[in-house]
Amino acid sequence: MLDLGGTAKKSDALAPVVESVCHFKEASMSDQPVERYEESELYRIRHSCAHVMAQAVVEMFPEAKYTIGPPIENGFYYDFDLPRTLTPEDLQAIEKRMRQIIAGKHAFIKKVVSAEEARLIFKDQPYKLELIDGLEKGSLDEYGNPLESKPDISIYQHDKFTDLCRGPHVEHTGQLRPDAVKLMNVAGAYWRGDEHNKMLQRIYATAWKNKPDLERYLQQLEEAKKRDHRKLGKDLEIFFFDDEVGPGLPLWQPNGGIMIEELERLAKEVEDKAGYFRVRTPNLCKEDLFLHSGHLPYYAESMYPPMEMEGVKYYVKPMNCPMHHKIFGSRPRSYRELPVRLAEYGTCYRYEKSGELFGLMRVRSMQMNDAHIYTSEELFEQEFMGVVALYRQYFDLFGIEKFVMRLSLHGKEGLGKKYIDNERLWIKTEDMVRSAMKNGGVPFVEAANEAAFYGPKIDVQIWSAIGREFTLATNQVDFAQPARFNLSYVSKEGSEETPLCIHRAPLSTHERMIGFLIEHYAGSFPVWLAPEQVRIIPITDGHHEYALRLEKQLRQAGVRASADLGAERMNAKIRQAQLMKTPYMLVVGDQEVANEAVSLRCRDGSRQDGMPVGEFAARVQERIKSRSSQL
RNA sequence: GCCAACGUAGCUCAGCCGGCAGAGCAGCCGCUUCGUAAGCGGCGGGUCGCGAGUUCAAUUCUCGCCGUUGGCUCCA
Repeated sequence: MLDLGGTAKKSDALAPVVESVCHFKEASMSDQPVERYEESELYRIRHSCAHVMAQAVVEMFPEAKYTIGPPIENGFYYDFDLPRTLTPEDLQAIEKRMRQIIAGKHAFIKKVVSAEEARLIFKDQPYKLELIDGLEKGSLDEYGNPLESKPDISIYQHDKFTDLCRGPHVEHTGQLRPDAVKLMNVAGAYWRGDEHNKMLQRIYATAWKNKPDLERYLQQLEEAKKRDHRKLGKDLEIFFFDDEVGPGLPLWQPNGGIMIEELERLAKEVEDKAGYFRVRTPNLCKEDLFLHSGHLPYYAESMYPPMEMEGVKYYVKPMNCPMHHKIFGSRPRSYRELPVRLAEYGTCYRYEKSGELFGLMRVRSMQMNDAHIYTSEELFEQEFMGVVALYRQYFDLFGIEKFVMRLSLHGKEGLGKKYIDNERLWIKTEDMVRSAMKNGGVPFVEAANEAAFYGPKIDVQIWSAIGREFTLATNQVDFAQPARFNLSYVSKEGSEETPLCIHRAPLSTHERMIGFLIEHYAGSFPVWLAPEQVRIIPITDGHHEYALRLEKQLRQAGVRASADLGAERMNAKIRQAQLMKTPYMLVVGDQEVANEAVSLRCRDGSRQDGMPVGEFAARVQERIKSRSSQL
């Protein structure tokens, strides 16, 4: 069962993205000391701004209950329990008041207090009292996570505002720039991140050292919007959603269809060479299979409800693995044939909650670059790293550099609930993965409590244009399901052994992969992936015949080319092709017709006049064949 | 699912306090035959997301639903 659900969370200050991003090419990056965000000036600025904002809010709503307000990437937030919903006008008023407070040059004064003193100070602030309890009794931090040692209880005071806080802060508000802070939006957020708790109002803000930095950041946000796959997907006619079809159910237009075909072609080529067998399994099956696998009733919430025929319930599959297990188990297996690698671009359906949908990145219907590898323990490391090598091959091909490989581990508390209750096997397989990664020299970070329920995994985390984090690809070890399905092979010694299963999806799902690639390339796809590779632009209609001949010739050479026979002027046609980010434009007029040539314009604006048709065709074919990123 | 904002022509958007809707681009039809990012003119196109309610009158106000977006939760 591959989960590409990913984490749709903006990374917070406790896990700064920048520090943990790995680049394969810089595998030994440890010699570069990175300033910890928590110790940086920006952190102090943002933390201090949060206090100033809280003061402004409390002044506006004397009955406000304030909770926590940490710095995050690019800014900070603060959560409040307020008597009414905040409006955009409120934000303006708060921002205005913040500027006044900042201008007051109030000092931030730290004081260490006893729990009793703290309780007295915050006697009207129930959330603060809860935090104080946590600090005192349970040694919990503000998120409710255990701390290693019992911390001091400290308060920070500036102007007329006091907050429970461990700091650090700037010395006084004069060190903050009133024109470098901007309140961004209001969002709901559960107290302590628990959906059973009260929903608070969170104000997000961004804060910088100075105005140019703020402006640069806002500019970046604008740029990010331009490469947002939802916008480009519409503009480039790749996919769309339709109300009548349903949320999270993308419709692929011809351009998207081409990209899907290209990705599948790539996967097949690579997997054929790597010894995978392609299988095909149905999109739905009887309830029995998912009862057997253990996904029902536990996973039912994420599955479309069953349909019943002749008294039998059928489910649309949310994952392919149980069916692949059936194929592995369809006959006795020998150790000689291991590893068995079964691959399928399987179509799955998952009922993601409505609020969790996000363009192509989080959908309800998906096609996974799925495969299940059944292997012995001896062959595990080699096989697992073979999969990691596949990732690297793909990521090199796409030039994907910003990502993190994350070893997702079990959490002790979850054993028997979230995770298969066998700590020995957990630790064993986690060690197997860890040492495989280390032996392979692949950088990775570790994260507790992120594993699949049947085993640890390596997730590849990427970020969307607007900064949301997702699991793009995943490589999971499964020490539980093969036994559930009584899968076995006969060992050299003649004994029956249970194989390990590796679930992997290096090319993610078509949906998430293409969503990601749209943003990664900002729509300017490499030639092999570009829906339209060549646009032929005749200068006058006297050149239409030649343009059509070129079109035919190129298509027969396996190039996606089309001639633009519209009545617009050449300049307009070029503009249209540029907007569609078509890699090559061939302008043809009298000179080209006379010489059996083309005037090549690439989408980067470069030009090469008088190129013989044969030369151009050979160039495109070479780019396609090698999947080059060059034009 | 939860909190909030938004939903006007294919697209991007305008439409102050209620008086039966407008632009640019795209499309179609002409004219133009042009050398590397928008030639000119004309025409067509909207149950103002859907359903109720208030009102003499609702795109505009209220409620419900659907969808999208920003977050939260979830991601087994």
